[in-house]
Amino acid sequence: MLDIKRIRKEPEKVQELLSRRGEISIAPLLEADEKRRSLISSSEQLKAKQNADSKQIPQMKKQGLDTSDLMAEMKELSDKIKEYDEELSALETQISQMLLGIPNIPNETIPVGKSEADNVEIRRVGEVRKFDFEPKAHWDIGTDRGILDFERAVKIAGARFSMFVGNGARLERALINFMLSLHTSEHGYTEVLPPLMVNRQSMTGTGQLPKFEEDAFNIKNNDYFMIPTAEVPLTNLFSGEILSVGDLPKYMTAYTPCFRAEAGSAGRDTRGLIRNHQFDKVELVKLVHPEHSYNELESLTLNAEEVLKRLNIPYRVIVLSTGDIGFSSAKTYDIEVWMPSYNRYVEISSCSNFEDYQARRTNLRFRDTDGQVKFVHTLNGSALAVGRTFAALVENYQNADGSVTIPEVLRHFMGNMETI
RNA sequence: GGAGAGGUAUCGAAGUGGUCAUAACGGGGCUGACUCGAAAUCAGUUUGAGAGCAAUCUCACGUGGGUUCGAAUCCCACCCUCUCCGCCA
Repeated sequence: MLDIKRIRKEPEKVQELLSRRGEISIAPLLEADEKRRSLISSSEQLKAKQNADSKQIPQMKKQGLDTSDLMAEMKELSDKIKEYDEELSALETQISQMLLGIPNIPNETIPVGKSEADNVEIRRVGEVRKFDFEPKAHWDIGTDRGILDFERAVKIAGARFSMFVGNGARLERALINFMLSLHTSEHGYTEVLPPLMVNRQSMTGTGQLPKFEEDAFNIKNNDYFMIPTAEVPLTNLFSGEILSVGDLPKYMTAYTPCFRAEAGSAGRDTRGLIRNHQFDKVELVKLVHPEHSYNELESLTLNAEEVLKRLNIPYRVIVLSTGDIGFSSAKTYDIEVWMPSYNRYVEISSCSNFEDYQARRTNLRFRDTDGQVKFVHTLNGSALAVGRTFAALVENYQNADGSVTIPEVLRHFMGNMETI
């Protein structure tokens, strides 16, 4: 949620920056805001009078005076206040809906563009492997090796579900353990195992709702949502609280399954592990002092990259343009891993600085050294999407005989197994 | 799921229609005095949001409605916590 005071203070600038994302107009918001303030001032004047006059009633009664004239007058006043307040609350609902529907202001330095075509590559790490045989896609390797079972997953659940079996399940678990160990013991994150279902308020806090409800799985009988990412529970952990400045920065990591309806992606990435309704992810979330959030974004991205460096799988980092960046984000780096079956780099992580956008929605604040209460900055990134890491791993580490070599760093999580 | 109790600041807690909501009383925190220093003691201080150039005003007693001139207090719905019972990995 944007700061209405900032919008009021520098409307041209806010409008210019938002326009880099597409067609967004703050004019109706400004108009409603002006009306709101005038209603507030009218209503509050009457309330001040009401409060003052009401104090007289008990005193008059004590003196045995008749209060019926005054009470009749007060009834009129009270009715008028009610009218104003009804109008005001309708307007405020409208304003808050408008605010919830406006995306974050993009950072001024990110590339301006219309789509993913305008993203800019920052760096490339690792050599793309040249195969001396025809490499197979992970869905074929997985099925051939008996470590993935797509058909039966579809039978028991439906399209866009997959299943890890035997050494496949073990490899997935090894990847999760490897990532969590790295982030907790070397990068300073605290591990959290949060609820996998959250309420509507949490989903609104991080920005999935109200605009993107169709993307989420909603448990109808009690209005819970299956989390689409651990970002939702983790970023909301301290919602409504005022942290002390010494509590910052907070680094949290979580492994969770993630659930996405994938509405609107029919026909895309239909094979394999790339786009499923349920997938595993290790997430990093940071709550930081506003002054440091951009440095924290750099280090968070490096923390995520470290997973691929140690697995020795080639990747690149891109900065998203204003046309491709997520709704709540001010700046996002995507990490893309080399996927032989796609013959290109495929997104495996998205690391974003949300500045105070989510903190405003979740009301997550801290008391700064100057005694002022301020909103924290929130960041998160996948580190990594485990299913896609699995896919990249088996494709990049496949051998001519159909086996898959297990990267060194994973072996001790796999009972020292060397190949699958 | 059933029965009961409860939700007021940083914590415990009083207030049961106005004259006590920044909110009694107690604890904690912070500041100061005393002290070589600390403890103890004493004094002071300790919510957030909104409107306004400002003086100042308004709002918030789990949440949302209602009754009333006026609601922490009365009524309705919902959420959460605790105790007992039932069910359960």
